[in-house]
Amino acid sequence: MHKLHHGNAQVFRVAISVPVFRLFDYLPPENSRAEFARPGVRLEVPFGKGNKIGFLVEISESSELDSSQLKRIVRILDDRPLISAKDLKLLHWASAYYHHPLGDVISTAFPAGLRQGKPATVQTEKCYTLTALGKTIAIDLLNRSPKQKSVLEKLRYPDVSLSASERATWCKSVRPVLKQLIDKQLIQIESAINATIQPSTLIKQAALPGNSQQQAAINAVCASLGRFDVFLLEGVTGSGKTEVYMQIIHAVLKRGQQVLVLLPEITLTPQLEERFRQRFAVNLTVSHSKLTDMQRQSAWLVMQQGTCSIMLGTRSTLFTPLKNPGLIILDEEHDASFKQQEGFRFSARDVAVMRGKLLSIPVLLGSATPSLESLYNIENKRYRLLQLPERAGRALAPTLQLLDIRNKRMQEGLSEPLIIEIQRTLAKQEQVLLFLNRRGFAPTLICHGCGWTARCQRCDANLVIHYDENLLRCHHCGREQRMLNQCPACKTGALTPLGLGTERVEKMLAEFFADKVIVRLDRDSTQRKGTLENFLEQINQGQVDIILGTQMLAKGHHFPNVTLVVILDADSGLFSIDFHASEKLAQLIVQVSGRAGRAEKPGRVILQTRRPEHPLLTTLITQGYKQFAKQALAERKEANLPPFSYQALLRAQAVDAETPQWFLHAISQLAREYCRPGTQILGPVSAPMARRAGLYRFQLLFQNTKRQELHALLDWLMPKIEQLKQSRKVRWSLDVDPVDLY
DNA sequence: AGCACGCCGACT
DNA sequence: GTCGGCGTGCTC
Repeated sequence: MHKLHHGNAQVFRVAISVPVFRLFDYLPPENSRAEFARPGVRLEVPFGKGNKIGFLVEISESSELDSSQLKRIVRILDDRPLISAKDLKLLHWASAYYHHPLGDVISTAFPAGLRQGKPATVQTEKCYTLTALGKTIAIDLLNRSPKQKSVLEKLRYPDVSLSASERATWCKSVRPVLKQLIDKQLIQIESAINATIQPSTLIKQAALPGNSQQQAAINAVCASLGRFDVFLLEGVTGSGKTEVYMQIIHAVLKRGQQVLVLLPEITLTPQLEERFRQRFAVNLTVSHSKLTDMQRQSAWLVMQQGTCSIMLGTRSTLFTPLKNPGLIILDEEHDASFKQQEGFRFSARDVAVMRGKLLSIPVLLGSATPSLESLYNIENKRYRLLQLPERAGRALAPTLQLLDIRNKRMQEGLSEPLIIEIQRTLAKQEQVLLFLNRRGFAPTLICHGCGWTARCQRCDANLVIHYDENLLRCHHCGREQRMLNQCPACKTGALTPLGLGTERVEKMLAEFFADKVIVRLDRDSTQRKGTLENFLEQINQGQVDIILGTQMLAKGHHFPNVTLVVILDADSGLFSIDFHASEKLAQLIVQVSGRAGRAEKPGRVILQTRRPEHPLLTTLITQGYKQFAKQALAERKEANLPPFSYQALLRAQAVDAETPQWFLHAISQLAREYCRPGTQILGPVSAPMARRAGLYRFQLLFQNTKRQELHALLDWLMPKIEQLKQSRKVRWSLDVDPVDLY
């Protein structure tokens, strides 16, 4: 350490979003009371050729460099940090745990604008939505006087601490101003105001009386408010999970605290948003990747400033700062989309748990099909299990059955017995849901004459036929080409579509059930904004007879009139090399099954299979998900796989096959030099898809039964990898706790 | 990640 | 003789 010789000289250690693990030291800015700057504030610093925005990490007395080598901070952007010391600590932890540069980790916690140094201002809205007052009333703000605007502002953010009589007085006082403001909407406004003169200022729609298990779950979490605890709420769709969430949220709001609710996908936000808005008379904001940067920044800032009480968002919103943190809910906790798959590869679930610990607040994980990790954490007593009965009210659990399709006559993937079942269901005016996890017309185009198949030039994958668009498309790199009419190899053979996609099944259904309304829900059919919502609306209004779709159907949406659910191909994924595959398949089957039936119309689920004796399927069908999970955990234990061991996967790719292999080989040699034993080093091996988007991909797996030992190795190894010359020639990344080994 | 520096092939 | 290829190394 080089001591500076300027008495109380200060060195500012700054994290900058570059793929480098070290921090950068700077001198304080000129003419600035820099000593008041606290860790977390944004700084503009000279870096390389130009200036960059960085984050102050610490103020130190000394630097490893001579002060003459240090540059001066250009300016300090924030008076005080936009994120709390505890959240900063969380980011430090995440950087260390995922072995990802701190600057980049801190950057992901900030919305794009703030990351680039824009001032921390909330977007001035053109229109206010006065949901806090009852019905949703949009009021145009343009050409309003400042006084009028301030009244609207009050209406929008009503003070929840007001008593009923105070509120009545307040309403009377704002009424005259409102009258001139919005004459034509006055009746609505008045009724909305009247609605708020209720004893409860938080809840507009009454809470449903819960059953005893719901009440037990609510009580358990509420008893932990104000301290750290992790709960796993296990309950299928229709078991009243959302009601439990809402009653717990109510308790948090009453304490004057905020709630962060994370969902795996954007498509799930609108329905939950609607239910929350109907229930709570507090400010609620939604944030996800489809919003503009400014919208996300505004949502981030209102939570940071404490003017909004509930945030609903996807993985990326986990780090949103909370002025008064009260609770983090992470719904569908088993879902793999909570794991970021590039760059800073964090698990929103695991980081949420750590955030809860640092903020001393409870974390509530919810799922109908909990991940094996979470079930293991229940066994360990690290998480607490809250169970809901199968279904709330009179609804019955669906019955599952395997349909052996070996030697059965098939029509585009539908066996004869299945077609009969579909006809029967439709005859009763009930809906049918078909699940096939493959979009497009067919996954393969093969020449009947010579056996040639249409392959992607850049990936080790077949091109998928999309007849609707008259093209062949690679689902891995996105490359497209026109549909072929002639075999490019033999020029004579007939080109035949091989295999089954949703498009193909849809065409078959349209012919076979010509008088029925069929809706296909997959990424291709719902590309345009609002299409999915329209389809869901049509389905729920009973205008649709047959629903056909992919993954998209498995998540969240519920179709009460569906009484028959069909999984067209239950076998795909039974024999994957990735040990996670069976867990994911079981979760998918149960999730899809959960879409069906309600109340007096119980659901049936049929799984078409050629492996009716497969233990995964039989256990799942006859004994349910929990029993499957128990067996799967036993198998993982036997094989010493996660959660009984910990993994980190080092991936490398390059335009040629030799460099990544050579690079990983060098690292595996290095790792073997590490003196502490216990870490298994597997590989380097080719990735399951050896080439993707023109790049050859290899991987090296590290595994240890002790997490600390694994991380000690990684801590030792990472700087060495960074120094390795070959690391410049490949694209490499480390994935801690990988969920996708492909 | 950017960006500059640096040392070897086809051009005015 | 130079323009520019991208290999290598640095950014406080």
